[in-house]
Order: sequence, then C-alpha cells, then structure tokens
Amino acid sequence: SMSERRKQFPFPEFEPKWQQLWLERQTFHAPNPEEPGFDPAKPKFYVLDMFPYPSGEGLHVGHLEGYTATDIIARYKRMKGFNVLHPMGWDAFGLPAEQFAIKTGLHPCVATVRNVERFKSQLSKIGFSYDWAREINTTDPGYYKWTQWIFLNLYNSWFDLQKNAARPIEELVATRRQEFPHETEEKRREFVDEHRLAYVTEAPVNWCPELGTVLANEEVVDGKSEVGGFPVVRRPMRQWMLRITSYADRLLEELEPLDWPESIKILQRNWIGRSEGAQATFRIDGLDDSIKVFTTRPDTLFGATYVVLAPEHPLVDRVTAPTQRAAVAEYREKVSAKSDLERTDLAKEKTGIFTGGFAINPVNQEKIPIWIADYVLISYGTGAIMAVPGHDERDFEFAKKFALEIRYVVEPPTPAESCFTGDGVARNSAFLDGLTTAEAKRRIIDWLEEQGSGKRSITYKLRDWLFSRQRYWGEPFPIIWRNGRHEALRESDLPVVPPPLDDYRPTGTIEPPLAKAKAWITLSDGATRELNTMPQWAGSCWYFLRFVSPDETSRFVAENAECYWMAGNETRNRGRGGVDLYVGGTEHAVLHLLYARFWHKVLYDLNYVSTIEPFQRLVNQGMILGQDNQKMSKSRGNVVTPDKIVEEYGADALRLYEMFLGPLESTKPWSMSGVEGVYRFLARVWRLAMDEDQEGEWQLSSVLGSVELGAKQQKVVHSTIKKVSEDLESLSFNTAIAQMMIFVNEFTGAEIRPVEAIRALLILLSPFAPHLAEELWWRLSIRFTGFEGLACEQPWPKWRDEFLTEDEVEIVIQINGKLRDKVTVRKDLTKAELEQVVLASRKVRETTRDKSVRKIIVVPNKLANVVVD
RNA sequence: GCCGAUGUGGCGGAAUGGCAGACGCAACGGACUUAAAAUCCGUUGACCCGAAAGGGUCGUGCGGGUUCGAGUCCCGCCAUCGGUACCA
Repeated sequence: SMSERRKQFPFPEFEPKWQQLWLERQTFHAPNPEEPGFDPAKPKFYVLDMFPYPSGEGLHVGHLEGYTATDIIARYKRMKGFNVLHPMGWDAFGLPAEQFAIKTGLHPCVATVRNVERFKSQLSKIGFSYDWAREINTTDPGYYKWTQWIFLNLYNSWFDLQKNAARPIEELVATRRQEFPHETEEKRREFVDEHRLAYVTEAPVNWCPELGTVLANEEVVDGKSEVGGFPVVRRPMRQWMLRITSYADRLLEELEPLDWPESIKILQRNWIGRSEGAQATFRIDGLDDSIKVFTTRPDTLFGATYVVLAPEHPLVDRVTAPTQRAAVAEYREKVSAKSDLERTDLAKEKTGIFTGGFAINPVNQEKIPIWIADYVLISYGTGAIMAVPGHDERDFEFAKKFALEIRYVVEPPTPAESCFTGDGVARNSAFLDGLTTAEAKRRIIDWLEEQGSGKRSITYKLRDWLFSRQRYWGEPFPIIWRNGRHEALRESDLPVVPPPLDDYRPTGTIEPPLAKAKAWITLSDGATRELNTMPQWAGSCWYFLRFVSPDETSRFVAENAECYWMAGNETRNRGRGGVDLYVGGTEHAVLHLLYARFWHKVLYDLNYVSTIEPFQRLVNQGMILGQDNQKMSKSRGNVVTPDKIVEEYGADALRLYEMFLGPLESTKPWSMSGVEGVYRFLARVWRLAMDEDQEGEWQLSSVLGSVELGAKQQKVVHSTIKKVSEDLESLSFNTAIAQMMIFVNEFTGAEIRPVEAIRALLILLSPFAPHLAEELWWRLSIRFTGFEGLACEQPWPKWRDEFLTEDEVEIVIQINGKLRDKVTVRKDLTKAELEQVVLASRKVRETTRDKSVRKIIVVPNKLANVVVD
C-alpha cells in the first residue's frame, strides 16, 4: 500500500513541524484594536465557516471543502495586507450531541469534550490558519451566559410597528400607562406580555414522541423529525415563541442588497412567503358574529359558493348546528389524531364536513354553507377561507367531491369539469364585470373598505419561531415562574447553569428532563424555574459576534472590537459590513441563516451591534459525493475521512485536492486517483527545488540558479501571478491550481531553474499548500537570500502586464466562421494591415479564387473572419 | 404541481459571443531499470481520405432562432439532481 512506500517528498516530517511553529509563534493570531500588535492602518477582513457540531463520527472530507476554501482566502488576504479574522468553534448543544450521548451512554458533557478534542485534532492536522485564541464552545457557561442574555433582551422587548423596530419593553409599559391610566396592573401586564418578542403561548406544536420534544416547523421534514426521522404529531402545548414574524418585511427587504447566491435569497423569500390580498368579513347567519377570510383573489368574491373553517378554528362550535354537532366533533377528533405525515399523505383525497351553519357573502348577501376541512390550515391567514371552486384547484376538488356549487366569475370561459386559476376579465360579478383581474382586485378592496366588510391585507407563510425544547442538553431559559406567571431573571443571575443530571434522557412525557432535578427547580423564595431549554439554533444565532471578543466578560461582545470587525470602515447604520465572507452548506438556507439574521436585527434595533445584517457575502460550497457518486454516508460505506488522506498523501495534497475537484459551489464526486494527481504535482514542486543524493537524502537541487528569466518564462511567471490572484478573488480555486501546474510543467524542463521564479511560485502556492511552500521557502532562503520571514507572511506579488504578451501574436483565420488557417504576425497590427495579411494567406487565396469576398471581420491581435459567397 | 441548479471526451472539469476540450485522472507508446515501482518525454473527442506529410466532416442534452461567428444570447422541449408542497 501507499503508506509502506517511500513518500515522494518528506511531508510527514515537515507538515507537523510547521503546524507547531505557527502555533508557537501565534502566526495567525489577529489582535483586536486595543491589543499589542494591532495595525490600524490595515483594512479588516472577516472570513467565517459555519462552525460544526462536534458529532461522534468525526469529520469527513466533505466538511473540509468549505474550511479549505476559507483558509486559502484567509491566508491570501493576510498576504494582501488585511487584518484577517478567521476563527473556529463548536456548536455543541442540541439534539445530535444529545442523541449521541444517549446512544453511547456517555454523559453529554463528557462526550462533547471528547468529540471536540477529536474534531480539533483532525482540523489541526490540515494546517488551517485559525486564530485558536478565539476558539469558542456554545456549551461553555461563559458563552451561553450571553445566549441567555440575548434571550432576556428578546423577552424585554416589543416590536414597534411605527418604527418598524424592536424597542425596550419599558417604553411600551410607559405608553400603556399613559393611555390607560386606570387599567389594572393585571390587565396591563397581560397586554405587555402579549407584545414581547419572546412570549408564551398555548398552540398546536410539532411533538415528536420518540425524541421527547417539540420541534420547529423548520425541523420537521415530511412529517418526520429532521434529526432521526421519527414521526411527528401535532398537539397543543404551552411553549415559548419568538416573534420573528414581526421582522418578516425587514427580513425580505434587507436581504436584497446582500451578496448572496440568488437561489438562497429565493429560498428565504419563499419561506417568508409574503402574499398580498384582502381580508373579507362574512357575517354568520343567525348569529351576531362573523368570519374573517384571507384571499389573494378578492376579485372572485362573487364566485364564492361556500366557506371553510380550519377544524381548529375557534368559531367552529358556534356555527355548528345541533344536528351536525356529533359529526363535526367526530371529524375534528379524527383530524387532531392525524400526524403531519398522514395529513400530507392523504392530501390527494380531500376530507371535510358541513357544519350546518351559513355565512353571508358581503357582496351579494347570499347565504352559503360553512364547512370545516383540514385542507384549510389554522396557522395560515385567518384560518378560514371563502371557497371559489371555479377558480381555485383545491376548492374545485372539494366542491366536486361534496357536490357543492361551482360558479365561474372570470373570463375566458372555463370548460365544465375544470377550474381556471389564471388572470382574466371579471364576469357575473355585478360592478366588477369587464374589469381585468388586477383592476377588479383594486376595485373590490376599495368597495370592501368603504362598506367596512374587509380591507387590504398581507399574509406571510413565516410563523413565529417555536423556541423551547424538552431536552437536557441545551441552554436553560433565564426565566422563573411565580404564581403561574413568568418572570425574567436579572443579568446578574446569569448564567443559569443546567443541573448536573445523571439521568438526562427524555421523560417520555411532555415534561422536560430538567423536572428530574428537584433541588434545582425550586428557588428559595418559592419561585420555580422554567424547565424547557433552548433549541439547537440558539447558540449559532450569534456566535460570529462572540468570535470578535471571546473572552469579554462584561458584555456579549466588546464594543470597539465589534465596531472594527463587523462594521469595519463603513459608517455605522449604513447597513453594510458584517462578516465579509461566510461559507457553508445550503442545508442552512432557511434555518440558521434566517434565525441569525433575525437575532442580529433585534440586537441592532436595541443598539448593541453596528450592522443590520450579519453576513455580507455568502457562498455555498457544493456537496462532495463518495467515489460511487452517492451522498457520503456510513451506511453506504463510501465515507472518506481526512485522517487517512493526511497520513498517505499529506495535508497539502488533501487541501489541494479539495479545491482541485471542481468549482466550489458544485456537487462533485471524490476520486482517490485525483488525490494522487495533486500529490504528484506537489512532488514535482518539491523536485523543482530538491534532489536526492546517493544516500537518498534530500538536498537543494544542483540546477538551481540565480539567472535571468527568458521571455517565455517571464510570461509564465506573470500570467500565473495574474491568474492565481484573479481566481482567488472569484473563488475559482480549481483553475488557479491548473495555472500553477502549467507553471511547474514549464520550469521542470528548464536546464537551470531560476530561484526567483520558484520563490514566486512558492508565495502563490502558500495559501493552498502552506506546509510545502513554507518548507521550500525556508530551504531556499537559507541558501540564497537569508531568512526573510515565513512564506505565509510575504506580501502577495503583483504581475506586470508588459511580461504577459510577446512581440508576435497568432491570428486565427476563419472563412465563413470556420477555422481555416493561422498566421503569426507582429503584435498590434491595425485592422487594415491585418486584413491585407489575411487576404494574402494561402487558404483565403485558394477560396477566393472562385468566390467573392463579401465582408471581413477583424478582431485585432486575435482573429479575422472572411465572409464569402 | 411549483421553485432552483445542472447537462461539454472514457472520467473530474476549462473556455470576457471569437482556435471547444486548459489542467488533472485513466489509457497507450517511449526513455531509465536485470526487472518492477517511481520518475522523465510523448500520444490521446469521434469519424473519413491518405503510404506519409497532411487534409476533410461531425461534435458542448434535443428542436428552432439571433449573429460574420453560439458551449456561451433568445424561444420551445427533454433528462438528472436538490428544495418545497393543500400557504387560500
């Protein structure tokens, strides 16, 4: 096997050597503004990876693609003269960590420490230039103290619609007191609690019996838990929610200017799901009450033939006629027992039941039946719809199944047995007749508003964020309960440390595991602690801020440092700045990235941070598939771990191959022979400068020399500098490496190898293959120039255009667009001169002997196309 | 269904509207070697003509279009992958 063979270059010796030296010299430590060694003249660059969950499985090569890319950029930017913040840490709370602990029987604390060690040692062997002095762990009390503190800020804030921003809760209390001076303390408190950004509500939630916890909508995939794939059912429970919906518009608008992939922006927009329409009020026949429905097609109001309430709608009991009571109760029972999976699976077949009640259509006073059906969701819009089966697929299906009337109110004429959902012209709609859909919408909304039976309305798919979990391994809430009311702890009470439980498994009931810590629950004054914990996402919502000042004890982030690393040279409040480059997988497109933006905006509103957005530029690395072209997974047995690659080919070869496989963003399969390819390339670089003597010892090559470069060599050197520099700016790592291969191919054949050219290559190579670059740089320095510092500390070279072109250029000659000939001519011939040369060429003369030239297109220094009849 | 991405040699992939296939892998040939490995030097899209030198035709998922010129731009399809789904 490879490992028994002699290595083509002695990376096992020099890779650990340089890693240790970088650590000892703190080469990659980025000082903060007040620290010694900080250079205020340099611009900042914050380049961040999505920090990992230290799972029990360790890293595989797929994780390392993004890390390698950011590391190359970090090293490149340092050489370009930036102060670079490039940190790494551990997102160690949450379900995966806890599931692992339960599986192995190891306490999560112990397992986490062990997993972190494993991850860190894996990363250390790859030569990443992280500033390890900034390492953070979300499970550190010194960290989650501030996660809890941010929660307190959410709890103690409300969303001011006028200002479109979060404000301290005291402002609301004061205003309320002024407006309603005689309101009881009790009432006022209720009102205030209803406006907090963190609030408690009893609502149907996603309960996963297997995991013993509730989950956010985002964590439920196809009716199963995203973690583990266990069934999820809906049940009402008292839970903590975060009012992310208040930020829906800002999350949409402030997304626009960001330098993110358009596809990710679209995912976020769809997730927020803003839709414009109207609310219309249908009086209930025989009752002094009404049903509000939301519709995006108010122009079809005249086509409404029935109304549907969600089974959970609060008005169901009131509208239900005595004769239907039993049937309705039975239907509701059946629906509530359904899991989400069943609900989606059965989506093809619509179900529902008539309540016996009737609603009055506000436009024509018509009495139409009220049904309940689970195709109407309580959590969207008003939880009730007007059904227009002539112009809505779902209503049409339902109407057909239950033989309800179908009425067409939009031209073009719709064939029977179908519905038309497009735009057209209103008909059978009284005063709307003849109006286009857009006009009719405007007209009917105005009319509804005049009549007081409706209004313009905007609805979002985005729901408030279910923020509590019934788990042990998460941040406890900084909340206590007294007389059935929640109360915030003070900042001085933080951190709230979880009790040291031996049995931390889910209780199997809705009661969280923290309930088992009897002594911990009850405080001396009789108050009891909140038993839920925060979800996995809490810690990762703000970790990029903690990296800025990880040891700060008096604040979640040091003010000056935040201003420097996040806002940089941008003036406060302009909304620019933030993390300059954020690289991670698409799987976080709507979870982490939406939550983190939300928290950041709250912190901005409360004046704690200087930018409205946390991540200025986002790049998604593509997935790396196994050699079998399948997703890497343990069960498929196609997982490639970095450890083995590092051992056999070295860290540099691993790094280089990660980048050489293809464009960063695309999905691509791993190939071991591809690794060998870049390994061979690195060995060629090594042998460019090194020879083996009789004893097999490596020594500087005897054909190295300080010689002038030939024109062709100069051209290769400078075009390599240019190509690598430009490709790094656009993150086109694969083509940058290809150019360095061209460089090496050129100089391998040289009789005397010019030291200056090799030194230039080593600088360019150093972000990619830092160990090899460092080793050769050092060896060449000793022999030729004396020590001039580390390779990774050299200034990035500049190319000179005058070396890029030669005196002569090759001109492609096309006839009627087809390649027919080539001529070599002096550079910068005029169009007229070039035309003469082309017309005089053999091929063109042969062709034009019996054909006439209609036109000649000349592209100077490049091409000429002769068009003939 | 809807949204997004992708489609180029045997393979991974290159190509500001201007020589399609850079660079690498694999394969084949040669040098070195007692031999092998490693290394170094070559060849390598398909097809056709030619003894050779050389020449020609086709070719970037499919069908159209714009252009002197299209992998690249426009229109219409197909396939694969990913996301999402009763959102009124």
